[in-house]
Amino acid sequence: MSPGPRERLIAATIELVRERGVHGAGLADVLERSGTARGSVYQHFPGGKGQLVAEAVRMAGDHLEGLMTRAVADDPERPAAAMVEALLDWWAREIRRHGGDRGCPIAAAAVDPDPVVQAAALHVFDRLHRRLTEATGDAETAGFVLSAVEGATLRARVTGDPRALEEVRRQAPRLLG
Amino acid sequence: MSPGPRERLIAATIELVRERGVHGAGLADVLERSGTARGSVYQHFPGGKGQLVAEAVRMAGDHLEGLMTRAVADDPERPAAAMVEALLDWWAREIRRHGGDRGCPIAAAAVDPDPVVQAAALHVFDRLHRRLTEATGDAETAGFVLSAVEGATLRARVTGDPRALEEVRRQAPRLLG
DNA sequence: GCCAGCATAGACCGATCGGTCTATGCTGAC
DNA sequence: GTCAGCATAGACCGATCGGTCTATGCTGGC
Repeated sequence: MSPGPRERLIAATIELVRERGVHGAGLADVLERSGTARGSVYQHFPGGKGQLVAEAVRMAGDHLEGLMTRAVADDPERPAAAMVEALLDWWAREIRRHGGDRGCPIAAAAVDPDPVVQAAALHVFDRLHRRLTEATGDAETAGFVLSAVEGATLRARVTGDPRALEEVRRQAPRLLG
Repeated sequence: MSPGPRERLIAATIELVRERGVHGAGLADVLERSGTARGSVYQHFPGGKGQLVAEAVRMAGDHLEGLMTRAVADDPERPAAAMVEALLDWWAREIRRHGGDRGCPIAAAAVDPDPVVQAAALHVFDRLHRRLTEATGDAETAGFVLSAVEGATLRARVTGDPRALEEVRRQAPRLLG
């Protein structure tokens, strides 16, 4: 089964938001990259671009949460550290592969003025924070580490270098341990 | 002396980038809010909107660096902690005052595709990181804390609540101490 | 075989984008 | 007094924006 227009739209939107931000990702680009007709956008996302971006951001959040779930399944003895390392390793690989060409879609959404888009970013942050809190048992430490991970993705993107992510990966155990 | 067009343009650009992101801050909005003629943009910023935004981001970085400088002058015994607390207190006050209406302009710049704008974000991050490193003597800890501060501004913006900033303020001493 | 429903292709809309241009002040140096 | 230089006001440009529309296939259920 090749993916339908809905899936292709979301995948292309995630890519373009990561590359150019929410405002910078025009519908024309999304349509071209996804190979989708304009009408299909409003078929699946009646709310237009805002809803499309919001669902793309939530889907990107699902991916990050999936990384955490798999990590804790592989290493149930130290769930919090495993989750954080999984996130940071994935981001570091992205930066090594694509340099500064792609950033975090959640950060891009958080900076956008559209309330629907910002709500999606808030939703993802909340889910990641809840997951980390379950593992640490300490919401405040979980929040601190989540902030550090998110900030590191920003800094790694503008430097085109995974160093900021590696810093957090080495320092986080001092808090989680 | 009332500020000239250059200063008004930069001030309005900082505000609008914080509210709407780089792409979302249109020149028409900037001109209206600054009370400036269109031609003055290209008089002072021949590179157009990209250069204007880049200089606005650098100016916002100057402000953050100024907070750090004053903080360490007031409390020279613990320079690193004083700097970090000054940044976080300023951000928390912004969120308490304006809720989620205004974010960090450096984060907005970091998410933009324009290389000139991204370079300005990189420049500010580097300066803040250098300042913190001088105070801690440890570039890696400085980087971690800077990432946490930046990530917390993102999370505080989408929640409209300074809690994420307060978390970092309480937890950072565990690394800086 | 028919038809409802989705996919596609693309024209079209008003609005807005960043950028360039001209015209008219105003002001300070000389 | 003159004039260079910046500020202002606003028309104007082509390009692009998100959104709506029509027309034409294609396909799966009945």
